[in-house]
Amino acid sequence: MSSRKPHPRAGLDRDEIVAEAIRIVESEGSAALTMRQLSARLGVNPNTVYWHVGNRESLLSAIVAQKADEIAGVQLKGSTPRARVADGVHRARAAIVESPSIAVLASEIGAEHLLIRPLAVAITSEIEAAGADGLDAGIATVSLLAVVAGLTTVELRRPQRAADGPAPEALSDGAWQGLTDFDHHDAAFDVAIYAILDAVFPSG
Amino acid sequence: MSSRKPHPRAGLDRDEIVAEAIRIVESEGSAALTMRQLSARLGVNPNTVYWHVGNRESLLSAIVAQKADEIAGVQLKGSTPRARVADGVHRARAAIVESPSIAVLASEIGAEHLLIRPLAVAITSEIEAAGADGLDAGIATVSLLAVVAGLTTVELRRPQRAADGPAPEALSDGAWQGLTDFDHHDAAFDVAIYAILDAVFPSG
DNA sequence: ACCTGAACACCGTTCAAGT
DNA sequence: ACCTGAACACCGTTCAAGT
Repeated sequence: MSSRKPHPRAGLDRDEIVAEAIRIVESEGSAALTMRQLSARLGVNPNTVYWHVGNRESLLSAIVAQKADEIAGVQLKGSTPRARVADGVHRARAAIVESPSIAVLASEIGAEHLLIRPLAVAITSEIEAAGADGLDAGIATVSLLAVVAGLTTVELRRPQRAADGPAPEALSDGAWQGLTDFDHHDAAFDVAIYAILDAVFPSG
Repeated sequence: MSSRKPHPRAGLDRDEIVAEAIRIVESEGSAALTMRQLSARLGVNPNTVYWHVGNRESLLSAIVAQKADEIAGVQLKGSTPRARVADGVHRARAAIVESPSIAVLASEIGAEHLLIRPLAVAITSEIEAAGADGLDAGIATVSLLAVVAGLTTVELRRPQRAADGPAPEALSDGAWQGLTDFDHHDAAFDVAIYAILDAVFPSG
């Protein structure tokens, strides 16, 4: 029971701080990640955190960047370029859905592109290697990843969307269901992705 | 020079408050919209704003909802359903690019769907009227609007993206350009949109 | 019904100082 | 190099009170 004064040197490093920050975001959401709360959890003065990470903005960027590396750090699977690209976008979607609070964080600070960038490079080089013009390959990747970003962005706010009201008169019940029910988002994803892939890889 | 005590009744109403809030967001960005700043601009006690709008969250929702009505409040133009749907998505993209700070605000509070919802209803009913199954029409609309949301979301943070670094070795210069240069985003948008439209309206 | 004054419980960040 | 204490200039929100 000896605790006169806490350690004069905490021995913290930047990675530990980022790791604890990620834990907070994943368990309590991005709003719970305050510099003061974070430092309290680490048993440290707020200024210690500032010394290591600079400021809140760069801490958030570090969180997003680490998640981005996780997403891209896997080999794309498939026997054709088209299959590997399809694998890549599905992987990206799965990763984002699995860590919704990090993805929400990315969208709050406008860093969706950071989250997806490493994967974008892999996909573009795959399309280019299949014989497409470089510029076209880049453009195709942007449209594929727009689908990933757009769909998951909308979908991440699930709890906020329940009470959206009944179907407008202009629409059939089925149409309203397709529009609002998350169960059909995988289908919407595939509609968009394979439509684009068909345009990019005409030979199927 | 007579100013003993300001007006005992400000005569404010909710719409004026929302209008001033929009002015702040459009001229100084969403971070500048604080309850205290807003009330100061209106020459009023902060609690007056609270009395009218409830809290900050619902003020932000009101801003997004008003913008959504503007986007959807136009008749879709074109002689075929396919053309009218294409017009709708281009209109949505243009509207969002025109008011980037409002769109950023929507993404910060996770209300992109509110921004797009009224238009989504119009587009879905257009596809359904063309003979598609209701559920399929809803799903197709979700994929179309995912492209709108995804692309504009990434693109809205223009100033933050300049210093992203040079092309990775895996990519040609052209590919890197297609991936990062905003000048090609309209092309990426059309690639995705028309690919999906081709799948939805097979007869061209 | 509409508005104010004062206060609570927080923030991010900086500065000077300690070891 | 690494860390603390104290302070500055803010927040959103609530409560009691005034007309």
